[in-house]
Amino acid sequence: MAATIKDVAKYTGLSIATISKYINGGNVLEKNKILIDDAIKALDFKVNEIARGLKTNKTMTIGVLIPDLKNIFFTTIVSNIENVLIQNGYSTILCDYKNDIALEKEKFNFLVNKQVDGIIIIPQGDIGGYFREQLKKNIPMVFVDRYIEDVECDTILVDNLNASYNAVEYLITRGHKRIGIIRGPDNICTSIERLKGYIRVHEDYSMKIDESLIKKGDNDVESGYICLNQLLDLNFPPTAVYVTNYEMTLGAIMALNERNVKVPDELSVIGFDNLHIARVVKPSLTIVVQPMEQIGEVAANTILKRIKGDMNNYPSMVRLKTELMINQSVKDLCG
Amino acid sequence: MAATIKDVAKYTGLSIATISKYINGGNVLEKNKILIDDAIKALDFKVNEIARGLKTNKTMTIGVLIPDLKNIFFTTIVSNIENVLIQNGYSTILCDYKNDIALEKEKFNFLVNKQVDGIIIIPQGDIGGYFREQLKKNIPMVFVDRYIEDVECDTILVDNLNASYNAVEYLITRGHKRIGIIRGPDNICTSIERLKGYIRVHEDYSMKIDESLIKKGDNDVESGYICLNQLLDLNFPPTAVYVTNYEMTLGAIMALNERNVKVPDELSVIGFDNLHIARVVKPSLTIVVQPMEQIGEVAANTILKRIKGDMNNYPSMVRLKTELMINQSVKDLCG
DNA sequence: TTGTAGGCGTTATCAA
DNA sequence: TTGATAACGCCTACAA
Repeated sequence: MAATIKDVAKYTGLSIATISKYINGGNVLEKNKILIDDAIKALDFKVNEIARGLKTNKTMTIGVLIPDLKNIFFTTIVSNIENVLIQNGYSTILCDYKNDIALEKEKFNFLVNKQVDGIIIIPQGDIGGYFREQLKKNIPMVFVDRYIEDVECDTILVDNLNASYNAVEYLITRGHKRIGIIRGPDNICTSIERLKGYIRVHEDYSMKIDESLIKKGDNDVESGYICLNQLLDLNFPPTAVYVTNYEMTLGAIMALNERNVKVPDELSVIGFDNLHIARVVKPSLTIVVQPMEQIGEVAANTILKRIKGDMNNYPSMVRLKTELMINQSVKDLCG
Repeated sequence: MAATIKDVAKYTGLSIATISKYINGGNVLEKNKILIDDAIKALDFKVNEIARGLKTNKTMTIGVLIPDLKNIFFTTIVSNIENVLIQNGYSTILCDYKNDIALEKEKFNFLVNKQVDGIIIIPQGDIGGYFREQLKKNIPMVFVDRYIEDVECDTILVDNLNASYNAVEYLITRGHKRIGIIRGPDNICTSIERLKGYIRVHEDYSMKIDESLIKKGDNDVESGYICLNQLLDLNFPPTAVYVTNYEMTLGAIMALNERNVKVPDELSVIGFDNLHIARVVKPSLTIVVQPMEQIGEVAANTILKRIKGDMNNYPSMVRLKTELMINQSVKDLCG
């Protein structure tokens, strides 16, 4: 149905080869130039990218694979990735794998089959060394937000350990001695790192950790809700809680509201990630803020670099710094 | 680099045609079957979807185009669209156009060039009859959440008018006489419809509308913030406010928090869309809830139907009902 | 059941 | 500068 180069050739009386060359920036006589332009307009010709991709082995598109489309942290990063990609002439195919490790593999394959020129992924796991296998095939690939043990790959993430360290230290220096943490699941490295920061700062301040103050959630709203309730139900509850991702922060706040807990008087809270939510909550929430724009930028630039063939200092690992945004949800017990 | 059918043919000693047939479900001898399977595994052969698409003129992928990736309402719908698409063997290419009407056109073209089998779009505008033109080319296409004037296309959206009607009626029956509305911009039909509901219910209750109570925002957080402040700064401020989308609802709440307005005692509020936020806010927010799962489902099923060639009752318009979720942010002045 | 051959819409080489 | 022609990897009659 759609017009092809062949049609344009017929229309102009020129050959297919000439049209093709012109389309791709080659030189043709001025009069042919306008002839072709006219034909293209008249026929509404558009290059068939599929056919072109078949020939050139380049699709000028990058696959982006994230755990969940309904997670605004992820989609914001994607949006920033795309900003720089598009400026470099690349487009994006975005998929999510609904936090399902099997689907992750499937979607990854989908992208590979679509012949994308590279893949940026926020990975969950590496079933049977799958990613390692893929990397051997030299498809450019960048991990974002998380790394996978034993997989050598460019990785952009955040200094989770010190993010936690600073947040909890802030609580400690405000006089808090019993600090709860709502941590994420074991299979995600960010959870581990964030927990480590919590542990390390306790060590550095020679504070013993009460294991009952460490609650493990699933990084979703529901589990934040449950964990916070568990913390409040302790015989000896904490005076402050640090929640290690956005969704769980939401859940935690719901629990607080429901139980009518006065923040920060009855409980101090530090949450994670979302600037909007920080201001929507009352009192405004002190949060750890991740540099999402930067994460996206660096990720995009890294994959572009690799696609160009620049394998300088591969595999690279970029650790971006977080920021602790101070608001009003933490009580100063020393003051 | 990657193995092709040719390689499999060589490896097995069979012909390309036989391999192809087997791959596509044709019959081959049992012994050849295992021979081919072995080869496929050994060579790690995967069909090149690009080449296949070129031949079959089908890519088994649907393009999805939304205004903004950072908008959780949109991405949630997409997630639901994908759920049903994937079950039908279709994959998804997701793009956003950053609320930029020119980019919208560009991205749409990108999808067309990728030879997607259909496009689901949350549209903004139709520059120069662009969409109408596209529709003539018979590419299956469905609009979601919004329609475009004078463009005949399957459309799935929400009964915005009655959504507003019911929300505002709820306020009226609680004794509110001065009800502010924070409405969206003129170029989006949902804004218009939601405003209409506000107007109609006033008419039906023979209440005169004070134009100063109608504030026009941009559907973003910032404008919700500004508009709510404007409403509060009126000489004769409203006793209740209805905010017509999620982002503006966030902004409005920020303003309320900042000014320490007691909800619902000093001001009643009805917001839009997000179940999580409704519970994160205190007191919990009464909101209009859109059926995002259903929207996604219907949209996906519609495009699948059209792709199959079923043009029954085209163009269809499905209006889904919203729900008013009652929480604690509205004061009953009659009580 | 299997294989031969032509074509999908491009690009790229090499003559003309 | 232009054009004929052979790929790219796959599918599909049609013939064997």
